[in-house]
Amino acid sequence: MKAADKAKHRTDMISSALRSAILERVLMPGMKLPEDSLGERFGVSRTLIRQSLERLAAEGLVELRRNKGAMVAKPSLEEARDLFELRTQIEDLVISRVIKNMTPELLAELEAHLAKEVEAEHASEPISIRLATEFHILLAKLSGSPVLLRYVEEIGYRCGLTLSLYARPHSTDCGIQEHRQIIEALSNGDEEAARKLMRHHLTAVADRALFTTEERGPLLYLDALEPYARKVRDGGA
Amino acid sequence: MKAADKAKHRTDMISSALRSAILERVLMPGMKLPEDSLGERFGVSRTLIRQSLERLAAEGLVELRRNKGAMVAKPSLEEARDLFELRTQIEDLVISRVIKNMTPELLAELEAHLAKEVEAEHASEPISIRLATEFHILLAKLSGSPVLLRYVEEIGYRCGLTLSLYARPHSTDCGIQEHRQIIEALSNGDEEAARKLMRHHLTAVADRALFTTEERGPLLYLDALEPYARKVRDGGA
DNA sequence: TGTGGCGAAATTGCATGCAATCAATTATAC
DNA sequence: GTATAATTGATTGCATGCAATTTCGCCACA
Repeated sequence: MKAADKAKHRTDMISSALRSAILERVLMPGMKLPEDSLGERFGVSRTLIRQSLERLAAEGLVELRRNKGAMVAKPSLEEARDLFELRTQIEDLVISRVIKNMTPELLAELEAHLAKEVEAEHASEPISIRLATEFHILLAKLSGSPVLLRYVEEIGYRCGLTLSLYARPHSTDCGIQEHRQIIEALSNGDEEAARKLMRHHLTAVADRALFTTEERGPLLYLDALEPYARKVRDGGA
Repeated sequence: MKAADKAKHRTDMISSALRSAILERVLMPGMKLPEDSLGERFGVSRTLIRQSLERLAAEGLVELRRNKGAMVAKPSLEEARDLFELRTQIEDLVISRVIKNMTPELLAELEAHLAKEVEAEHASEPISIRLATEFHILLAKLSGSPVLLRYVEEIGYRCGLTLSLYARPHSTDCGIQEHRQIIEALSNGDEEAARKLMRHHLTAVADRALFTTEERGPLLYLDALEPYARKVRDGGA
């Protein structure tokens, strides 16, 4: 790997690793993210860590407080609801675009992702949340619009974080079935149905998840980040 | 001003200054933004410049290319259209929220902003574009939702950039009248009408502006940034 | 027991410097 | 004159170090 590619890879990889760790609840909402410690973990200087944290802050996954450092964002319940509502509006557009672009190959991609979701169904909930989020991101990719992809990705990950924080156990269980129905409507070229199903799906996810204001889980140690950081240090992923 | 407040102010101020300069076409799409030069202009080291550029890149106003530096973003026509379409979806939500929150004081704020737009109508087009964008940002503020504000702001500024790039002369002329109509519907508490007017307004702005693929204007020198940079160096706002 | 003050340690903000990379210019060959 | 290679200057990537700020632990006092 050329030095340039390696170094570009590192910053992106650190951001991506942290994003996954946040989505998978290894880094919990409210948890402090000290630059020095992260730098040591990933085997880089604080410069790259600060850059990665800046990016994640721009995405709403991390909060930066002057002189107090970075911590994993803790969205309020209102914020969570607004994010889902906003997402519902955006996914309308995505569906319209995907229907226009639909080919058997694209359909196969969606089916393959759904199979991954089914396979992970009984594994662990954070992984399920991440895969469910990635279903939507795949849809946005298939829309062919970089703009839609950017916002679906960002808002999708932020919704994922709120689910991490607020979701009741098993509140994501029916998501796979709903994804399947959406795929079916897409394959039938039925835009109206697909849009309705998507709207219903997102509303249902939010309704199932956001009834509680109780925050969940203890604050874990940065040690749990080790597998993610090792991948980056090894140049993998 | 305490040292902490001053330093925080600086990074935010640099970002804000650059954003305004981009929106007002002082910094044109495609223009290179060398870190050293900007640092000298603003009287800070490259560290703060890099941070500001990272933020503006996250907002889509600046493109960062590895080893090639930063330049003002040059959105494609497709991207421009997608942004306006996305914005239309989001502003629907904003209108619903603002109607719920509406008070005489909020209405007065909107009217005051409209008066500013009227006053600037024959001044210069870039200022008009900026004020028109800020009308929408004010609406989003009045929605009371930080989430909606964040995305209206970002997408609004990005739409402003595309107008800078693609808009035909006078293509923003009818915008003030349309803003006035929206304010009227809001003051009447007529959500349906307000939403329709907003949709129509944004579609009309895009239609008026985006018919041409011809890019406009010469690349200007960084010297034009001086008034913006001076404000930051002087600690003003 | 609870509160406040102080000093030390930890962390953050950000300037600086060096190596790597790119862009522009000059030299050389055909 | 054109194309290619070499050189030079400009810029970027990013580590490091220092000053400023925050946090933590300890002690004294009511």
